Amino acid sequence: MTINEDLTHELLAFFNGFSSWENSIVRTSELTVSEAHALEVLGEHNKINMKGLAHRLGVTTGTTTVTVDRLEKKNFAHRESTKEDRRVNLISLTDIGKKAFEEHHDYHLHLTEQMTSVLSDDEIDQFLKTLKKINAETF
Amino acid sequence: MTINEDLTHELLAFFNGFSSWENSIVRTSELTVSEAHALEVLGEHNKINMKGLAHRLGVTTGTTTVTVDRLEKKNFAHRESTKEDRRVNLISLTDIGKKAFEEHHDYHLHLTEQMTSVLSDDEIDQFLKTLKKINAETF
DNA sequence: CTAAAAATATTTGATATTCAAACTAAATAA
DNA sequence: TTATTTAGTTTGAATATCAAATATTTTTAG
Repeated sequence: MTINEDLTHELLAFFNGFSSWENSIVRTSELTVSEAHALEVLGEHNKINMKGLAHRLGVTTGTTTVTVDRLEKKNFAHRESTKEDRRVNLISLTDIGKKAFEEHHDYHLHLTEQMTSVLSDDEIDQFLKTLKKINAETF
Repeated sequence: MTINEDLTHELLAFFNGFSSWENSIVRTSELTVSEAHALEVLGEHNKINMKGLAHRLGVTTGTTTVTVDRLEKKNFAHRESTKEDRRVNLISLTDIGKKAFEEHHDYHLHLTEQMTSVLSDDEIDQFLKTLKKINAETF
């Protein structure tokens, strides 16, 4: 077992764990999985266009159209077309949407706390640094 | 911005990045996303029952039944009931399934290499240690 | 030892998710 | 101005998912 295989194994377990956790959270809420993912992205952007949102979610714009349709129907988000380029729709959260985001985001903050509770301060710092590097360089 | 919020942000970005990457890999293959996830689990177990597989995938057993049905139809996996407990089905990969797993797993190994290419040896060791801790304690 | 309860897996019915490809409308380039 | 590109939506089809109901088998309680 090389370190690369070992790390691959842990990354998969981490991803599956994270994914399972997210599924179980969503099941108890008024959100679907794709809605929750969209909220997570929208909560960190004031306004974002469909293409950008689709890219951040890793799905096609067609899929994103459906997701945003649903968020609009629930009054969580709204579209707004721009004057500069009338093809573009900027998506943002409504007040209700922001509240739903905060609520979901609190679960994430809590999960992070749970993770870091088994780590030393140095480990936490290093973990954050490493994730930042990987996110910037790989994804 | 506390370190907890910062880390939460990076974890989400990491998860989305990983997810997007997986989607794009799967799109170019003969596999669907859920099939690929199931293969990843099955590839690391000789035999696993439906409940265990469902748990590892973070979905219900009903969903897992459908996934395994499809894998069986494609000749990637097969069920085998046990004598000790006749309710239980043990799932394992066929030779074709093992090949599909290896192929998909190679992509993962390659992604891991890409991630570690921006890290020092010490960072890699520490990252692995931290992931192991989190996986063992949190998920 | 039987009847009740629990456990494993499947099926059913409904909704959600996703993609590729076709399409619309607007902006840009030739 | 016309052709091409770009942003987003729609369509049609396949997959993915859950909760609840069911079937079968095993375990537990009386």
